[in-house]
Amino acid sequence: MTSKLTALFPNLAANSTLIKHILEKGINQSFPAATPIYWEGDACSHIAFLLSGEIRVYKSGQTGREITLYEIGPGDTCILNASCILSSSNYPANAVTRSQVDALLLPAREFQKLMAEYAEIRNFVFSLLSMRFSEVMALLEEVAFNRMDERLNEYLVEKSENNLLEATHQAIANDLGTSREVVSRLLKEMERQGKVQLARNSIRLLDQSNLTVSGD
Amino acid sequence: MTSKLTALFPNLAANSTLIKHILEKGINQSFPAATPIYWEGDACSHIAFLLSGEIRVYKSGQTGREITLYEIGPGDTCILNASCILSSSNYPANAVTRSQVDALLLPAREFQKLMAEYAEIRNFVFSLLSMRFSEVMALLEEVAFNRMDERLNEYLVEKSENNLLEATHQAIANDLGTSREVVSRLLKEMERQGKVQLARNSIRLLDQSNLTVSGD
DNA sequence: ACCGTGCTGTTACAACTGTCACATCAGGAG
DNA sequence: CTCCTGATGTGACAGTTGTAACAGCACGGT
Repeated sequence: MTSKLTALFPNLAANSTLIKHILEKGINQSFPAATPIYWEGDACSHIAFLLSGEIRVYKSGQTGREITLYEIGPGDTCILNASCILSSSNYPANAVTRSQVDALLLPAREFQKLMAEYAEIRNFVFSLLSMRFSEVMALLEEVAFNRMDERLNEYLVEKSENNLLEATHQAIANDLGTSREVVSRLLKEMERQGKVQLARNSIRLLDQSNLTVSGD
Repeated sequence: MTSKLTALFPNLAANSTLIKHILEKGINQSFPAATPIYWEGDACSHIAFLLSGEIRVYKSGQTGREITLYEIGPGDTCILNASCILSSSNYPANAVTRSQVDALLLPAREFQKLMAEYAEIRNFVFSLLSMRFSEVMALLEEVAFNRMDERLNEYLVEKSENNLLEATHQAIANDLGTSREVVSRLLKEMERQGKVQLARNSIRLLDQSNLTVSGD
């Protein structure tokens, strides 16, 4: 178990004492797919170091629509945990596991101790928090200024592997902050233009030249 | 000058050695209103502790529209400075002074030293960064799910003092991420409904019951 | 083979937005 | 007072988006 942690968190592993502390105080826990991890407004008691699986962090509006803020994977910390603990505030968003997730949970108090003591974990948390912050600002710009078809295009390019994306229209809508019908409509239009090929639960990108996003 | 810094940054002032260091290495500087402080993509060389005045942090889209992410005032640090320095990345947004600004500038290297050494400044920066992050996430939710009239309503309530807001429609549009015409149109409609009274460069809120935002 | 559930396609429609193109208007500089 | 500039008011319009309301389809389970 030590090996997994050190492999995934090289910046922390640089200090073996720190790793030892984390392992001593941390609790290993698994969550099945689609488990709610926390809700907006909750207080924060632990910080999670992800060993495997993915978590989706999102906001939801009154009408039931959702928008994904960012995702975290192995080697990430759920930075909102850290953020809440360090500013003693509550969660500003929701989080749900996308797949099965294995994580090492560290109690808030222990985390604060380690933050006070070890530069490695401070730097790790700071830079992760900064990165997420930048990402969310970029997302805000997207949402504020770009049309849904452009955003969907970029989404497909980013999310697809080997030009294939396996996801329902509803799931895509929840990531983009729109409704299922809108996604279906736009995808169908892209299919008519020969850009994608649609099937149940799958989208295949065809005409890459039209989809390529400059600057990514 | 010491007194001003300690008065505005009580969390830092708790440690007099820290304050001494900041003053030793910091440079006092004034910026006139409407001075660009940094641009998206710039590298970051200093961190600013605001003594007076206000700075607007915003993103701009291709079409020339802008949206304000948040503002910083006396007692704040431009947290993006810290964020960039600590994650060695570039600015993810733009910043401009709204009024004349007096600030204490601390070189990046000195800031890193102080962050390594003093828990007070770490906690200060962490909690400020966390707060801004929450704010931007809340803003994202707003932009993704609310109509412009609702957002304008909330904006007016938040920004007005004694039910009066002195600003041009263009400035409001730049804060909200829309165009001047849209703001003019919505404001005029609100005036017809008796909610506000418009004049050049000023908006007076009349019917507070209609404007009150729950939860603020 | 049959059913039920969840996913997708589609039509219609009302709102909301962003833009263009002007017309006015207020207030300061000379 | 007169002129200029920046601020506002508006009408027209095309596009985009969100919703509701269904129809049809795919696939797994029995």
